[in-house]
Amino acid sequence: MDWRSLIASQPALAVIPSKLCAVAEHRDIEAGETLFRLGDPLQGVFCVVAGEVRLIRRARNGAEIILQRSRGGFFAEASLGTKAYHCDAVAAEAGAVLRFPARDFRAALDEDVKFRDAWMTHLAREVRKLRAQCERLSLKSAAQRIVHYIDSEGTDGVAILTESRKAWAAELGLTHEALYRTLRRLQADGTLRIDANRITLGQPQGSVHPR
Amino acid sequence: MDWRSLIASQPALAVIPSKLCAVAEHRDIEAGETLFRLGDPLQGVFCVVAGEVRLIRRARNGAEIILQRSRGGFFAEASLGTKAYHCDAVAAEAGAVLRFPARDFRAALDEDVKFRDAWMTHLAREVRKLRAQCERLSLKSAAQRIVHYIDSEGTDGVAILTESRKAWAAELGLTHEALYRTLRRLQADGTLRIDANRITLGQPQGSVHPR
DNA sequence: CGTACTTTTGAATCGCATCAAATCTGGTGG
DNA sequence: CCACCAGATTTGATGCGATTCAAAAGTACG
Repeated sequence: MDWRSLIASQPALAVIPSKLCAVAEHRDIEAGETLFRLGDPLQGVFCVVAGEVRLIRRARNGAEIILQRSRGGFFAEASLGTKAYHCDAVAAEAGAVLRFPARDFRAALDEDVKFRDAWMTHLAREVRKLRAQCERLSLKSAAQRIVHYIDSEGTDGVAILTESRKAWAAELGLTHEALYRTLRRLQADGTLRIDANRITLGQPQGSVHPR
Repeated sequence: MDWRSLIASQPALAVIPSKLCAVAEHRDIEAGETLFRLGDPLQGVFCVVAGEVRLIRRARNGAEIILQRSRGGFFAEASLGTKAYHCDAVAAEAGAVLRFPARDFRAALDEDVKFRDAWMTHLAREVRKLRAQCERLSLKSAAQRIVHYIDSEGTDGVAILTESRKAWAAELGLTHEALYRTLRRLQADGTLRIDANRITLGQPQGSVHPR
């Protein structure tokens, strides 16, 4: 399948000027593949067309810290302001990415107002997401972080997980054991309802009657 | 004193187009004053001319979470992509801010290439700073967070604090008691040297001899 | 069908939060 | 200048909760 039609089908990517698309390098990736590493010289801005890419850092003890998960859309935005990547990029599952040379990307931003607006909006959203994560990581208990996650990442108290619990634990800054145990406890006391990857925040009890 | 000359004297603000400066609203602020609150409708982009402004959120238990500290330069950048502020802005000390209406700010970005580049760089730096903070908050021990802070915020293993320890503790996601105790322990075992607000990371022992 | 990984549970430990309280600090007003 | 106050700094004691280490069971994939 032609990847250009894939792009056109994704609203978030439709704003990419055709001129910029023309110089993009398409690349298929397999699960576990590393796109770039901390310290690598910049190769430009990336964009996930299919699959999931994660920006990660590794703590001294080897624990993996997830800085960003990207399923469709740009990542490595911070590249436009520096000389080297400041984290690793690893594919969480098989998929495909586009790479835009920084020079062409800048030129496109200069020329295309719509594209520039979309880019600004994208950056603003990224900043907000990161702030939310900082806020979440500042919470001291596992239960609070879980509820905060559903509140801010989910819709109407319902979050659909797109990652393993182990990866979720890493994103929440917890060990997977702590996450499992806390989930069970929250489900037991009625705070949460868990159906596979669908996590529902319990209704404020009493006011809502089933049926 | 004329605030326009203040701006001209700060390199980071010199890139602001004069046309945009002309429509800016200048406002003196005193310590503790709130500029806007979570949920307030957008008033535009702000810029700190003097003093320090903090973006904060409050946890349910009243604990203060510091999302960003701004001493000179723009803040509330995420505003350009949303309808309402997503956190509180409070002055940490007396100072002054400028407010740029969103419409004029966008227009300036459209017209002035230099300003746009500076803005992109600013956003990229913000993203990197937030990622660093997420990484730091993912560390599980107080000592690791402190060392990470000095590594990433300081220069050559030396960090100059511009805030109280209590505020620093909040930024590190710790209670102030934990911070005090850990600082003392790290100083005792030679990992750190502390001179008032100057915190020095201990040399990798052996290679460097004082005289 | 075996291997690698996730999910799940258990037990022990340790570090941080919490509550308390004393001291120190800078700033205000009498 | 001193009394006073609010806030930051510092130390202590205690308990909880998350980490850590361990191991079993489940699951996906070739």
